[in-house]
Amino acid sequence: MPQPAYVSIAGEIAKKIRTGKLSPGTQLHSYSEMAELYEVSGVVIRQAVALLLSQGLVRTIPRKGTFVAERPDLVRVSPERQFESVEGSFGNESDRHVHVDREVRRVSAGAHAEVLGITPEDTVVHVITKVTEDGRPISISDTYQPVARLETAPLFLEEAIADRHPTADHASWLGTAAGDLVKTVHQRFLSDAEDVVMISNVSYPRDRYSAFVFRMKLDDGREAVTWPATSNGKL
Amino acid sequence: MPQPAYVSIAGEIAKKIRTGKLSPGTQLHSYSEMAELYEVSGVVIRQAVALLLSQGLVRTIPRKGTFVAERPDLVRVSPERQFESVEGSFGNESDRHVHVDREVRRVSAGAHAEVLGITPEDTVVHVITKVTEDGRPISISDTYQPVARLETAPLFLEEAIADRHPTADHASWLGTAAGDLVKTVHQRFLSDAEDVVMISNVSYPRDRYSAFVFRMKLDDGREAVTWPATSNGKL
DNA sequence: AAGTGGTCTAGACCACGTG
DNA sequence: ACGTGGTCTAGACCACTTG
Repeated sequence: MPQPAYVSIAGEIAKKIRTGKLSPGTQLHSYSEMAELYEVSGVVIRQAVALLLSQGLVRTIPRKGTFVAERPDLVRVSPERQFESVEGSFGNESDRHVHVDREVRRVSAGAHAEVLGITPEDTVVHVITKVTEDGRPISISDTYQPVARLETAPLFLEEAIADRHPTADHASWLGTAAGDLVKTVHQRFLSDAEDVVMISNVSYPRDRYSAFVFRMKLDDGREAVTWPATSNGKL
Repeated sequence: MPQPAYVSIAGEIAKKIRTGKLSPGTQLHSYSEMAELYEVSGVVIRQAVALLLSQGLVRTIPRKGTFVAERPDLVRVSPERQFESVEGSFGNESDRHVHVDREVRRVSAGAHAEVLGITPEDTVVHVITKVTEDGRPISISDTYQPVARLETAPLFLEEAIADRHPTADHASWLGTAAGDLVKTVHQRFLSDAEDVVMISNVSYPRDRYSAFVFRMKLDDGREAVTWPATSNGKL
């Protein structure tokens, strides 16, 4: 077996959800039913469901059952996700139905020079990544990285999330109608010295994700925290 | 036992990490050692470590061990600094007339009970905050906090951002047309034990901010764990 | 050779919702 | 009374790293 059973099982279910074969609110089989169905022990099923839960695809209600979540949220609970390979993020759903196409070329910076803090004539590595699932486009991204900074490790990532009109290339590949908005994530990878090491513009079909979820640690003991319940905001 | 063993165990370790008793890179006990230490089976330890992993507090390296991770800080830099009071974030823009209106009342949890993990009859503090600038609405938020958790300090904040149809109250105050979308931020403040301490739903006029910008710290490209850990670094 | 995390088996009891 | 998800026990084998 190339991959763990619980990953395969989760992927199988995830695919049904994303392709719409299982619509939101649908109740899944019980743990014991699944265990029998997939011929594994209960622990494995629980691992699989835990994976689906972490991806926001299902939710469980104690003593009732497991249900398909309303809409998959794009979860960015941890910055490590940004370095996850696309294959890693989607790979467990693939019966080779997820396809990643990558083009790498070296071009001059042109219009991206200003953001990158270089001159338009400088050479950058331009990577175009296209992801399809069952032939339908999931995402497309353009990444630009100056060759002079190929060895510079990024330390910070800034993400700007918005519904925007896509570039012509993104629109045509995603197959959106003219004037349609898409969810975009503009990323700026910064080095220690606040220099922009790399930029990346990602587009998603607008209806694929209902929200972007972030999780952050709070500074405890800081008076600055808005704490409406108490009179002076002190924790 | 009030809470599951794996939660207690994870909490115990999490506390040591957050208080600095365990510094980044420190190697934790092995699964089997922990199982013996806490007098539970291996599965429970694995559940506990899985919880810590999902919180980004530790990271595991196969065939090597479990290590305290660098806690990546996720900081939202706009459109509003969540860590400052509303007055603080707008107050020093002296040339504008920013007004903050706050209503505080105690109500029963009702529909918000489920998210907060309480019963609908439980009492919550409901705070409505309205911000105007030069008389124009900037934002409106509803905050709900169970009275039983007024003293519980939140340690984590999860935010889901999306364009959504606002509640009737939000729509009427923001003055949006029926059917219009607004930018929403749904916040869940979590305590150490992963309990929801407070929720907050914020709406902004859709055209006020073009994007939400997040800034987060990345691990550097190497293995994030300082390796090898010091010989006596175990717990 | 010993130990690690990753995966898995084959059971079990509990509190609670549903019929 | 039965089924549910949640939790837990007490083992096991694997691929691999370390000493």
